[in-house]
Amino acid sequence: MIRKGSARLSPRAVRQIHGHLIVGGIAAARLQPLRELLLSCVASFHGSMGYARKVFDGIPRPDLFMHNAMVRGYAHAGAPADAFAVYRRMTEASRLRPDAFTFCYLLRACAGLPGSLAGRQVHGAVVKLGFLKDAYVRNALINMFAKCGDLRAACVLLGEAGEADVVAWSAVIVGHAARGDIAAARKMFDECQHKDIVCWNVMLGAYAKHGEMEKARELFDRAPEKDVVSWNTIITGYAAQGMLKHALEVFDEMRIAGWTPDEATIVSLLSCCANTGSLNTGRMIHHQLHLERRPWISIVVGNALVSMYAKCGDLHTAVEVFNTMKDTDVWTWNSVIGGLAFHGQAEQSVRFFKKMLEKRIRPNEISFLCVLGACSHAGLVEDGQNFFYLMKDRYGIEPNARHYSCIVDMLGRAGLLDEAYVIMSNMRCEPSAVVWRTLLGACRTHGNMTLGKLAREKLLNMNEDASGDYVLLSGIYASSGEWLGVETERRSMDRRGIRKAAGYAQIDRKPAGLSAP
DNA sequence: GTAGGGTTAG
Repeated sequence: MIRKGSARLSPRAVRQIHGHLIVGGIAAARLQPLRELLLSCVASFHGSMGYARKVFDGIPRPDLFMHNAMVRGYAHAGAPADAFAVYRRMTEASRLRPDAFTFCYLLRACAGLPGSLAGRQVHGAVVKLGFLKDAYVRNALINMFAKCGDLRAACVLLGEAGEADVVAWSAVIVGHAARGDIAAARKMFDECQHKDIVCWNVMLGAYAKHGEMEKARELFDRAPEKDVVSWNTIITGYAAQGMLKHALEVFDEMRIAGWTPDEATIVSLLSCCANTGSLNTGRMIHHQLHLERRPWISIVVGNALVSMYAKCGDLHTAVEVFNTMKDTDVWTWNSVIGGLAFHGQAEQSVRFFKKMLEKRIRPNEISFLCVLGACSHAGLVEDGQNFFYLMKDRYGIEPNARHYSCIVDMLGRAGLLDEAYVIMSNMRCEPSAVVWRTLLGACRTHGNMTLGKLAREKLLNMNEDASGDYVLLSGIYASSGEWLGVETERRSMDRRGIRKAAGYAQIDRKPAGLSAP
């Protein structure tokens, strides 16, 4: 729940402190430190900046430290606009002078934003207020420019740094690699004078992310020292390419060399098992977690397990793991709901979705996509319609093209063509070809020529996208009266789509080779 | 406080 390096308070303790602050009766001298503790802790919770905001807004005159905690929180939460809003408030309304910490957090918030406009503005403020001398701030600037793809600016700062340190070099190496310029990254790596383990790992990661595993392995073998991250970088590199056997070999090698795999190792391997349908290997990894006396399953590992079982079609075990998890989040629920929906257990899927709402887990657009898919497959029209409106009205989620195609498909199958058309007419954006095609197919099935003709007209007029060939085909079939042709083609598309999503063909029956622990 | 691995759902 709490990020590395932050104050270690349980969520319950936090709420208690907050309660005391609200109720009052605390001596003024103790008030400020308590507020600071609470805020710095609360702002480091995963994804709960809403709560931090409440605490922050309840503080009469927040000081520099408190503003910084908020900027840091928003930076971690990936909310640059909010981070800047706090910055503006502290400099304008509160008339506080930002310090080096402020800029480090602010620069982290805008690292990676497309273009470096926001970052350049911070750069200006850094220069104006004389913080360019600060090594942390300068490196944060270099990192920001490198992450934004402005390697020129990053290199200028690196040059100005004089005795440049390895942190700045590593940041620029990552920047080159992120733009796909592995050669430039390697050149810098070779030129770097004081390489440390992170620097080596950065270069390893550059090769691994680009699938150059031979080079990654070669560098790995030459590295003067290794840590868990080095091992994970290699394992993840293989895993990301679906090279499960290679990943497992390195995994074995790692343990033989006396290293203990961590969560990242396990999650990488499980995700590879899920993507390659290697159910038995996934089971063995799961089993080993128990053998290694790690019966506690964190939410991330739990989610990876649930997802692996669900994707491999073992819904029974997916639900079993789900039931043993202490904490669940929207990812856990979506894995189960989606897994059930796509493996023909629609009623169960809907049941889980309803349970999720009862448990006050806020569904997102993926949750609705999964459950609408379930309703569509099982013909649960009433549930489907309710969920569709719930999504818009209760949760404020604007349906996207996929949601529409689910609901139109569902109504179409049930013969409720007019209802489907009404929903399409109320779409905020133009219905996509997929949606019109779905309606067309349903019109054919239920013999609704009026709407069918309309759908055909629409399809013929939207041949500008990649589905143009197919659209034209539908049009030809439809216009020549061969309704059957439209439906046949649509069905074959559906079949291809479903096969790809379920991945049945790839699910193995034997482990891909995992040595005994 | 600056640089590295994993994040699972369609």
